[in-house]
Amino acid sequence: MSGSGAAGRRERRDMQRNMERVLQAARELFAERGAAVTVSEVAERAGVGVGTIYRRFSSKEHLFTAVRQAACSDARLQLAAAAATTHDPVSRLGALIVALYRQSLHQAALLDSPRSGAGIPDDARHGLYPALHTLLSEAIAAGQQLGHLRPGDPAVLATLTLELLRPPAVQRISQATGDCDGAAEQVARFVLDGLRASDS
Amino acid sequence: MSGSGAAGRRERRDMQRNMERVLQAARELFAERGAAVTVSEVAERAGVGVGTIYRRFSSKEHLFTAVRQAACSDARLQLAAAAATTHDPVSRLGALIVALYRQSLHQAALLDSPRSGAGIPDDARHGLYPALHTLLSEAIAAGQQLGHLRPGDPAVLATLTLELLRPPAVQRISQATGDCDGAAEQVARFVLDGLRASDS
Amino acid sequence: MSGSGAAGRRERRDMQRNMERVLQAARELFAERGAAVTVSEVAERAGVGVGTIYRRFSSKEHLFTAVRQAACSDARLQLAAAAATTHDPVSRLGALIVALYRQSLHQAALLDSPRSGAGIPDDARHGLYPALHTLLSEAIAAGQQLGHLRPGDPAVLATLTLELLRPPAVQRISQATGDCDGAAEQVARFVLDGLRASDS
Amino acid sequence: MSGSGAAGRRERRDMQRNMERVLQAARELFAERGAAVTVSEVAERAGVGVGTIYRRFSSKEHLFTAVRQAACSDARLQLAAAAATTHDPVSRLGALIVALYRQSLHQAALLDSPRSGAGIPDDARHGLYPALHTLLSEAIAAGQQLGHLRPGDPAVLATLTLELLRPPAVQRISQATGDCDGAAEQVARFVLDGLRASDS
DNA sequence: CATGAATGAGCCTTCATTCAT
DNA sequence: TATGAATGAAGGCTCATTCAT
Repeated sequence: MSGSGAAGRRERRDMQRNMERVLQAARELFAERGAAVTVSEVAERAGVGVGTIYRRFSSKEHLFTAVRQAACSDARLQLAAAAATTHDPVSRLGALIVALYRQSLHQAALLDSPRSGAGIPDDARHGLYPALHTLLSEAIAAGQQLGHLRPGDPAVLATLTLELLRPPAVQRISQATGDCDGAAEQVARFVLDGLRASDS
Repeated sequence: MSGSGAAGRRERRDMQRNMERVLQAARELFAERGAAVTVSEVAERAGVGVGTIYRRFSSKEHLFTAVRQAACSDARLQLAAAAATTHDPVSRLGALIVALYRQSLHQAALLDSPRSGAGIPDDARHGLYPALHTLLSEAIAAGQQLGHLRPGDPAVLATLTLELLRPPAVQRISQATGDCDGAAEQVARFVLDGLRASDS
Repeated sequence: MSGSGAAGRRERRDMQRNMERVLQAARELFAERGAAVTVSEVAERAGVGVGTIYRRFSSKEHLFTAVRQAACSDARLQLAAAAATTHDPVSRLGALIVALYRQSLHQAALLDSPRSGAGIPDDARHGLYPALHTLLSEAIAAGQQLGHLRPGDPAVLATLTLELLRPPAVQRISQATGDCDGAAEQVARFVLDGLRASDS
Repeated sequence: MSGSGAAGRRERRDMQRNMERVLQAARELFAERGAAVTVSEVAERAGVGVGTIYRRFSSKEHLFTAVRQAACSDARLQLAAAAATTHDPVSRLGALIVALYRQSLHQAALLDSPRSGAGIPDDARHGLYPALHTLLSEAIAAGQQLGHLRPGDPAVLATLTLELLRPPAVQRISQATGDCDGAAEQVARFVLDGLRASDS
């Protein structure tokens, strides 16, 4: 009875470690083979039983939601860093795009949707998508007010921008280019030029 | 040993109609819920038995491949018409983009891939994708040679352009705007401005 | 109205020919691949539609029953010829065995049962089996009464004899030997020696 | 990450019991209705779900292969015992035949083949058949060298002998006789007399 | 709590049988 | 009457989820 506090803490730490391994395994498998992975595979790669997964995640879908959210957390840090580099809206926009591009390259789950059933408004891109959309919209609106960016609904322009940063697109570009940094900059330039004010 | 000519012709016409209904049903369901649809669902919506589907398509995957190809056929016609409107490379590019946008809006399968396993480069977008990519690349290269479009690998720029024309993106934009034509033009302008030569 | 008699006769002859082709096709396929053949395959090889088969045979099982019976008809002719060669019971038994062996070699369906569910008394060996069993039993009983064959229930001894004449057994023997006639005689001698009276 | 040792052992014992029940159910159904039994039926009779069967046997065919092999294991023990009773080749042959007869009566799968496609020579009778054939061939050859058995290819004679010991034959005999032991001896005598040297 | 064996609904596919032509 | 397209029940197999240990 006396050592229960320490044991409890110990167990909680084990649990914590287990969950990290589960998430890591799920992330890897998800990136490798998409939604086709089975819960058993995740459990095996994580070195736990399936029951352990179901203890924390009430369903397979919840597990994958958690994977997406974890990817988002990582991305947020990168974005915050990128946003801090400058206060000029257009430069900041470029930095954000480059940062997102890089994240996207390594996080297949990043902007993927649970069941991307076409037509579904897809705020289901748990967490990050809406946040990113807002972030980009605001940056675009700011650039527009300074006259540096073309007019047009910032929401739509942000949507277009995000499309170019989805992992499949990013991977396609990077593979064609073979130069990750160059590709990131090329995408950023394409977007920024598309957004810049013009009399066209 | 062979039925009468008239009966044979009639039967063949019925068969034809059935297959169109199957493809239409598959197209709709595919658009609604992605590759998760079951063969039974397609059969039910088409008003036929599963056996009828399996008579023409040796597997579920063959059915979906056919759906993609049918979408491609429709799209090709639209594209040919759009390409014929002008010889100016940039104008033609704009027309292609608008035409693709409209097709994409109604053909969820248009640019979808057979098994979009994340990480797979996915030029497997059977049939249309490579053709579109070539088409856009050539139009972009032509515009570049005239000095009307920015320099840069035409292939990469075509890839970026196609990303903006995937059905999910298109649907998202159209829903946000509520104005299909306006949305199509906005996307076209975004792309063209992104492509236009600049000293940035 | 006037030519109907001739037309009817002609149709009946076509029908007859069709049925023969169906039976022939079924016999071949049955011999080649056992009960795994589908009705469609039989129809295709026979050059008719499945409906034509179902017009004459109310089910797949009935078709195969007919195949067995046709095989039996052929066999009966051979057996009658063999039985006519001699009146000595033992010689006649030998002739019957050799004749059956040869038939069996070419009629995979000959002694096969529809569903040989072990434990089922299997009078289902439509037609031929019971007849053969009676024939052999009588020949054995006759030999016993002359003191040329060992005592013992003729029915059991006939059963044992028939086991050695099933197509799989016959094929195995013939393949090992490579000499059909020699094999037939070897089997006949084995059986006859097993049946001959002895003081063992 | 691993359950307690005791629990693990207990679980493994349950698993073991389950598999025995599955094999027993499969054996019974196989004997009753041949290869036509479904996996669901086996599962139901065993009192388990189909998944439990598929956990151990990767396909229906693997299950039936296991049934055959289990039957073989049982049979081998009986045969070893029978072979040990005497060194006289002919007596030993008789003992083997009687032992096989008894086994065969209760193991419908004993000499059955995986896919008995008519015409297939079917030495594919996994495991036991070749072993039995060798065993009998050797016993026959030994008897021949002592002059106690007729001349002739021992392999062919062994084949004939095995034909008489197939479960359907055995069951037919036993049912007709109603006396298992008597029937076994009658078969053994038939075979031995057929094999004994003679000047016929 | 962790484990992983067990479950069983549901999927894809085949094929005997029917029936409109 | 012959045809063969259509039907749909049923089978093999998978895998998300549960639960006894």
